[in-house]
Amino acid sequence: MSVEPILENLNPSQLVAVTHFEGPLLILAGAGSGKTRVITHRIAYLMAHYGIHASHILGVTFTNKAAEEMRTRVERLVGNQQAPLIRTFHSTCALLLREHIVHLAPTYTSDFTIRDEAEQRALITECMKELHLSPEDINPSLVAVMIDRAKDELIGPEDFVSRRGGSYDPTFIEMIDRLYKRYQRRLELSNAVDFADLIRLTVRLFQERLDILNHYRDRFKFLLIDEFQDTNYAQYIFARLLAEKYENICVVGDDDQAIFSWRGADPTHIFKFEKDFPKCKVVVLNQNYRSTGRILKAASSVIRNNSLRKPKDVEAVRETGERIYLYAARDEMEEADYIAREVTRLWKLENVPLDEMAILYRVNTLSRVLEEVLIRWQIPYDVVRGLKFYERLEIKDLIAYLQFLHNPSDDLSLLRILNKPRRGIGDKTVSTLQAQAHRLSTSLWETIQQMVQTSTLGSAATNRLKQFIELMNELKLKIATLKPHELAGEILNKTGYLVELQNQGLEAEERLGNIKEFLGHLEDFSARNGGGLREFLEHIALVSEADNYEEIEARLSLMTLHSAKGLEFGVIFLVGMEENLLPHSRSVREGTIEEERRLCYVGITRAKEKLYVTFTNQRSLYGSILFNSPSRFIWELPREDLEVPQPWALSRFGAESE
DNA sequence: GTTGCTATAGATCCG
DNA sequence: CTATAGCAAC
Repeated sequence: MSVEPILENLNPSQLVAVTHFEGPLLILAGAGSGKTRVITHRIAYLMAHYGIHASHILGVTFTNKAAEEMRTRVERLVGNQQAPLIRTFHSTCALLLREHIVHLAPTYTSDFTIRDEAEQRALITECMKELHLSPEDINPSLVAVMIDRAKDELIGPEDFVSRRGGSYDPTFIEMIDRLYKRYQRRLELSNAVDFADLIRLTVRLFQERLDILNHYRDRFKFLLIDEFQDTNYAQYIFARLLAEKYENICVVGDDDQAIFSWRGADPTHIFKFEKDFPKCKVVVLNQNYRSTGRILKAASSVIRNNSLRKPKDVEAVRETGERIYLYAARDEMEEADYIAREVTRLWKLENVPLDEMAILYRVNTLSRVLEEVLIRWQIPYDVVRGLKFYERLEIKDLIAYLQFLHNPSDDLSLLRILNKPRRGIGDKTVSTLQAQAHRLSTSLWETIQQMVQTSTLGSAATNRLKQFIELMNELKLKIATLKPHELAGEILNKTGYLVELQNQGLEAEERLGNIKEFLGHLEDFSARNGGGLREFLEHIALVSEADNYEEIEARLSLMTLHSAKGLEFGVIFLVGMEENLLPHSRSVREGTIEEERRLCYVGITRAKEKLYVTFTNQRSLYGSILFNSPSRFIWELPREDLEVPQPWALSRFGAESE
């Protein structure tokens, strides 16, 4: 592979970052400054020029989308050679834990289950019940947040009180402490981890097993970490531990794009990095190649209002460009119509490809109306939404079956399928079983088998459970011989799940369709990745279905501001620019407006050529009608660069419109 | 003991 | 508008 194309068209700072060899490197990269380009070219250059083998390089990102993007771009650069590992923090940690988790607790095996947010919530609620705490005593989501934040800061259940006491009410701390301990124990017993555990346990593994840590230090001699401003403490320590031997760590970040503090991220890690790695070289990328001058100016004039930021100037390289369109709609239907009209005009008359346009919003629910209208206008679109498909009930049921068959200690999945379809195993039986399992500190599955043998339950319940056990054993035998999608088919037939669904008629149609689609995905997945059940289960736990979407035709993208990070489009529509939406009402309450402003900044800077900002006078949301004022961020846009198609419409919004 | 219905509270962003 | 809790009927 020749090195010339790798160094072509790089500006001096980019060149420094790409060609830097050993030692720590901090890249402060403003929006649109060619950050991904620098990382990918740097990886290629390490391989081509310095002869570093791909297996010694690890690239870490935050979202699967970013990882995928980076991987394809690296592959394009290095040609047929093996590409290095480029993954999210979570999937990297999952990979390491699959190998070594047995060292952390006796109940863990490499088949551990990854609990998603909903499952975490369910488990917490259960723990609360066991401790006789009602949601009025303490809000389950607050419990989840407290536990997550603790884990993000590497505070385990043992040292929760010592580390968190003092700053909160003692009775509150005591409550969370008991819940945390119980919750963690339940996870361990069911051979499961939650998202925060993926990071925390990997760090613990590194700390407890120097031999393993050293193995990976030698394996990943070169580390590259993207979006460093979004790392939480655990992730920071993970990176630092891995890098401490060779210090070949390159981190890239921009404090103006820190939008994950609600996930425990601490943007000051960028600055802490300089202290922890004093030899570190700093490269600033502040030339924006992406957006037109006006778009960039708008972005700057918004972000300037944040007080907690390192002042910086991003310089426009491109031409001034068009004005920013500001559209005041009557309601969300009119807003959607306006966008659909503009999209159609640009697409049909100006030949802008649909995949060069995106609609961005703060909350997922806003996509609904937009979708309806886009369908009416016959505009092909693609909603980039987390795990929506896998969140459907019927899909979750089927996954629970697979999950349980794969990891029989997985109590939560077992609980979900035990009486689905209805087999006459009701709440009473289940709670007896759970109580017993808890007494014996074993999994639910083992408890059931024991209790059936000893006939401690009534004869009716015992018989039903016996049948269930037989059915599950029968299915388990097939794991080895059947392909995942065939196994899923067996489950649907043998359990009577399909039959029950068919008898429901009505909206079961859609559910059947979803199941069929799911089976298709499953088949695709194992064909493509040669993956078995385990690989698939991990895939759905960590990767959203949208990620491996094969682009058949160009489509308009719809996504949240959060998932738009790291992407760029020729035309951006920022919708729902209203108080209580952006900034979100909750952030107004909690005083985290600056993060909302960064979110707005991220949205604006996604646009290359055209930016549309829209808001409405009234909007129906969650079943009621809201009258929100235009977002405060609108008044921070430079007035002279705005184009208002219907100036009269602004009068609806009173004084601020001047 | 289990199932199906009605009432009620809560509704952000991601892996 | 939708997941969950509580209650009345098989």
